[in-house]
Amino acid sequence: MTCGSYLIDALHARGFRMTPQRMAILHALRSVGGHLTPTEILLNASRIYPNLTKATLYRTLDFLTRNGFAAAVHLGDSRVAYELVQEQHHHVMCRRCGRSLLVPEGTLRKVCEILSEGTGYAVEADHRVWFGLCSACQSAERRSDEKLAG
Amino acid sequence: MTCGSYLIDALHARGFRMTPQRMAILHALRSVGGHLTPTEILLNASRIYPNLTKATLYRTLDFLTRNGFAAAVHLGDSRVAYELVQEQHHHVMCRRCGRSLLVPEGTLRKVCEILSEGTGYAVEADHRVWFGLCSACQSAERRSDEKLAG
DNA sequence: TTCTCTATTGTAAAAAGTTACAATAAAATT
DNA sequence: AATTTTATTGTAACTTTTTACAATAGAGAA
Ligand SMILES: [Mn+2]
Ligand SMILES: [Mn+2]
Ligand SMILES: [Zn+2]
Ligand SMILES: [Zn+2]
Repeated sequence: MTCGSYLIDALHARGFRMTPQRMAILHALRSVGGHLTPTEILLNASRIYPNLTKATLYRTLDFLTRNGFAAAVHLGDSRVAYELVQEQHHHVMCRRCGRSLLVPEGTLRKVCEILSEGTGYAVEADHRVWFGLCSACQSAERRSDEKLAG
Repeated sequence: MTCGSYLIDALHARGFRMTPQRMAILHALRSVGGHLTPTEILLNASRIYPNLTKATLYRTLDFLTRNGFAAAVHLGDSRVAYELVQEQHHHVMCRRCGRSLLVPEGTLRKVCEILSEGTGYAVEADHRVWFGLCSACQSAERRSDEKLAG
């Protein structure tokens, strides 16, 4: 497991500690990759650290998020997923077919600029999923609208 | 309670029904106003309809949201709140002092345009809270940074 | 190594949220 | 008014998430 050394230093620098539980959770996040729900993380991390408790899992996800090592993302309704933080990024997801895409970095930067200009706040990008229609599904919806009207 | 008549028609038009449970929940949302958590809604709606169950509450919030009568919003971590839908809008909230502001309509429209241009998706605004620093707290953070450096 | 300090974890109970299924009650039909 | 239909609710069990508190175990000091 090579998750470790730079994270250990980053934790120690702020007075925190590395533990086998945290290692297992970080390893699950890294090795699976992408967006993982707490239940998925528990399943994967338990293979490395079988006694991992749910309380520790949730506390650790909260800890990692508040300290910038992981990021939460809300997937519609009430589901929350987590991923390791690399750079801040947003996704767009099609609410019809589910296909998703990374928002280009320049686009995201511009979004934050416009929000900051419009409000006077220094707005932070965080980690988000936008919903809408992909171009294929836009055409599909147009066709079915025409059918209804015609 | 004057919540009623136009909503009753809107429901009937789509084959749904108005019930005392839904009335109580809608009344709680309207009379309290702003962002309310499910627990807060249950507390308020129970004063009007004492036997309201949790299952019905959550089902109704989901129903109202999916049909455009209410909107969910994620408040950082994992808390979700609801409010009655008027127009689509976003908020910015200061992560230091908690003060919040409505994002101007033009700003929000521009954000969606930029996201749509940048991704090819027809991105929808939904209902969101952005986090950042208000102008007062930006100055405050600058001052404390200078103190640390100097 | 041993001791001390306290960040972190496990335990167990509570709270929040979800689900399947039978019972209820709006609305339409007779 | 009685009957039928089915959208909606209550019940109860279940899963997920949070919390309080005592026990554990990193990390530094002795
Ligand atoms: Mn992501
Ligand atoms: Mn709002
Ligand atoms: Zn699509
Ligand atoms: Zn502020």
